[in-house]
Amino acid sequence: MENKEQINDVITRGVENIYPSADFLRAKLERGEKLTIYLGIDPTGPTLHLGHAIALKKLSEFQALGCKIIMLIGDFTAMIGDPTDKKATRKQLTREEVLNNCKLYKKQASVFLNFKGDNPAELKYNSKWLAKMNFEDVLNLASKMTVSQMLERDMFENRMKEGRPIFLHEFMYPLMQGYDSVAMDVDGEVGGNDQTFNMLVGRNLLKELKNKEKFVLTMKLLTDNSGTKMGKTEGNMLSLIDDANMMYGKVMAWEDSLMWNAFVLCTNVDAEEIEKMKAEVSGGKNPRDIKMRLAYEIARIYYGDSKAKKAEKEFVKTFQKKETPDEMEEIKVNVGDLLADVLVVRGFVKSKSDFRRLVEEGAVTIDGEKISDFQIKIEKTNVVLKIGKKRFIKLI
RNA sequence: GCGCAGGUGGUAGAGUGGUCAAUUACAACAGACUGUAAAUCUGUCGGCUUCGGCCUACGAAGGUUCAAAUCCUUCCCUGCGCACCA
Repeated sequence: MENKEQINDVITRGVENIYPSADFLRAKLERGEKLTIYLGIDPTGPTLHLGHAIALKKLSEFQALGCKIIMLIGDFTAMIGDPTDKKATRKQLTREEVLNNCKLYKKQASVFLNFKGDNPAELKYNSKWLAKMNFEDVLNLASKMTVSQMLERDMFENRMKEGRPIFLHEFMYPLMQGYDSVAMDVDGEVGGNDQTFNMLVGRNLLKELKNKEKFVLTMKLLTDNSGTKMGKTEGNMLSLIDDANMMYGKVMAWEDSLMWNAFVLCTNVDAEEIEKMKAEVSGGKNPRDIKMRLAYEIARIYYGDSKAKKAEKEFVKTFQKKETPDEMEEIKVNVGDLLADVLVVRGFVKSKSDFRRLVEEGAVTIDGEKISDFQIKIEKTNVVLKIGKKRFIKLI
């Protein structure tokens, strides 16, 4: 009985859509089938972010139901890179970098997934099968999809309309990702709503090649109520290696409208309680206080109760009472060094010009004293440098 | 292969010989106001600078000119149309 509730929660909370249907998946889970489910991650950087966390959290719920979980690293795709992806201008990663990233991923993911015990989550790499494919294999795969099926994807459709280029190899990415499902012979896949197309390609391929009905569960993305604006969130995207204070602060900087989705997607607070809080806010309660709860709940998942509470205190102290925080980054400096140089080298500011502008705008203080000379030299150590509202640096 | 239209800063998109480090919008950053929210207002938004300037940048390489994002040549790339269609 309780199990049914648990299952219901798994297939509804934060879920955008389930293919072929929610009932299809429900029935399987209720029968107690040990499903194999995976999440694909592209190892483009050393950290996972909140978007990954949302999916990982869902996977952990499946793991708790006894499902077999695979975290798939798209090392093959990452190493090939995507030359048309100008935005990312991501450099091609070497084998070592990818492997190193993956190690870090496992650590970060283990907040949610259990990689040990009798039902351990498994880490796999798609280069294992994709790197081996020859042209014939690829053609065979490509023959399973038509061009118009590919063009259904919004991104392609839009570019087509706007007369912007679509390169042939771009059609291969969904195929490659789709083939992962086939190679691992999975029962289902979990991913963000933005990955729907790729995941469905995998579903088609699995049906074609193995006559298997793979389910696809898409998670809601963290957006505001209108569902459109991710806006500022990008910059405030939590990285899973942010420290507790940073996480707490970033959440507080989110738009209020993000809050409710965030509670559902990123915390364990149950639905009833969320509703209660919503009612409080419409009853006139300051949304800030609810957001503080959110920030606390999120920090708690990664750092535990006491550190989350500490982050909260730190936040109140620093930003509500405008005092200097207890902990901040410390950098070693020498008296007489040009402050601007030190900051550029350490990456706190982009360039000397950048620093000059900040000084001119009155954004830089040392021990609370606004400085006006951007060519200031370091006069003494053990002082607190503040740039803008959030950058605190201790010079030692 | 031929023809036409294009390639500009993080993005979109002006500019077609000097007044262009490049209008404008968005994003970003900072200041004011706040709840490190939103909205609003103001400022900044290539690098270096002895604050006089200097250097690097408008697809790439050459050239014309006192002077080029802007003109010419070649090349590369994109879209569209025509041709090709085994």
